[in-house]
Amino acid sequence: MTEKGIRTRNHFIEVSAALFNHYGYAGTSVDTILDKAGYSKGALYRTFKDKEEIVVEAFKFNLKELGTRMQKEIDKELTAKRKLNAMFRLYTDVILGKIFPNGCPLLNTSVEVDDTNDQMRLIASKAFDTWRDLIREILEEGIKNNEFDQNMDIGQVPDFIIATIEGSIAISKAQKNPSIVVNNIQMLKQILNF
Amino acid sequence: MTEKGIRTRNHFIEVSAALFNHYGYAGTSVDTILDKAGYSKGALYRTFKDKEEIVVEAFKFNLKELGTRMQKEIDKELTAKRKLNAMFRLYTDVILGKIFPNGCPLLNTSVEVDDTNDQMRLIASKAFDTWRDLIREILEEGIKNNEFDQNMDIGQVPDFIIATIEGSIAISKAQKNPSIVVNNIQMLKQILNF
DNA sequence: CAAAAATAAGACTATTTAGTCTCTTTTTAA
DNA sequence: TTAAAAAGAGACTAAATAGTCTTATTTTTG
Repeated sequence: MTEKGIRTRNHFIEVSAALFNHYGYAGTSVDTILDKAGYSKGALYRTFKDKEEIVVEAFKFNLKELGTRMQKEIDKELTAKRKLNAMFRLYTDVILGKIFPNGCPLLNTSVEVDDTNDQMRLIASKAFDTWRDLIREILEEGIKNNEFDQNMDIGQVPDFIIATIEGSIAISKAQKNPSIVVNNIQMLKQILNF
Repeated sequence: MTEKGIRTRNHFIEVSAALFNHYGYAGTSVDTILDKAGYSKGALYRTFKDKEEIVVEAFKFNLKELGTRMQKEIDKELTAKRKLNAMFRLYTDVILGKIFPNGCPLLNTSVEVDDTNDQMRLIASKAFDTWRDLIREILEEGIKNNEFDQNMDIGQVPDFIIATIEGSIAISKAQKNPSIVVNNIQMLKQILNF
């Protein structure tokens, strides 16, 4: 594959990543991808075996995007509280449509594929693992630095944070009301006391 | 429409409600519904205008089922804490596959339709409203009876509970690990102190 | 019980779907 | 610069899709 071939492949992935996050995997046809990408069938099927391969690559792309942004924002901060806050801010940006205008791709994909596509479900499952680990590290750092309660349950709080964020996104999107995310993050901060 | 016609219609709704919650709306074809229902095209299209009508009716059916079960379990209990606990128990039953084996239909549907089907999104939005009101009433009762902290933020706690439950279901399903729901409900109870 | 009305079957259609294949154009490298 | 390789176009196919229509059967009712 040449430089150009790789660029085309990446373009397909980028374009379909956005489409899939908007319309879902079952709800997005290959022709829709072709239209938006501005390429023909020949171009697509010479780099991708089938739709499933695009689906997988597009999901990985979205996850990488999400992870990179999260890590970048966290790395800007020096204290554990500020790091966690940076993570929360990312999700207020999601619900305000500043990034991932159609919502969190991890939630959207998880819910669509959990009962129908085991390969995709496993990728989602690993992403939750990674996220949980990231939060745990921040919390451990914060406990060490006396930013957080010494008795904080490191084993359960990360999943609790993730669940609250993802659930809030779901409600806010269904109700077209960003304040549910905003309020729940505020509650989360109260609970973790900061 | 005769008695029989109504029975057939309800059968279609019941069957497709289960299918839609499993495979999603875009992921379930009319022929799949026909197969599982054991009826022909003629039978289906004489009671339903189009697929969209079945989609809407099936979602309403699932919501009614969920609401009825929730209300029934809550009505069995006398204290606010026990009522809230009954609601939580319902969701451990969901994640254990005892009811709605493919997860919460409100979450599944919300996530699928929020950006693509405004009619469905609005039905989901109303269901969140109803659920929020139900929790708020229980909390108000519990505050009155000194079961809960007098300073509990009645305006925000209900959404926080809903978000935590739905987010937990999403993670547990993606990771095929019911304990995330169980643990997060336990944390929720700690936070609300009981 | 007979006529009318409701229910259901299933063949048919038009469109959309994912995917293939051949041919042309563009890029790369000798 | 030219031969080979890679990229891309787009016509084509087979299957699946939602939905229609006519016909047969069953049910209701006078």
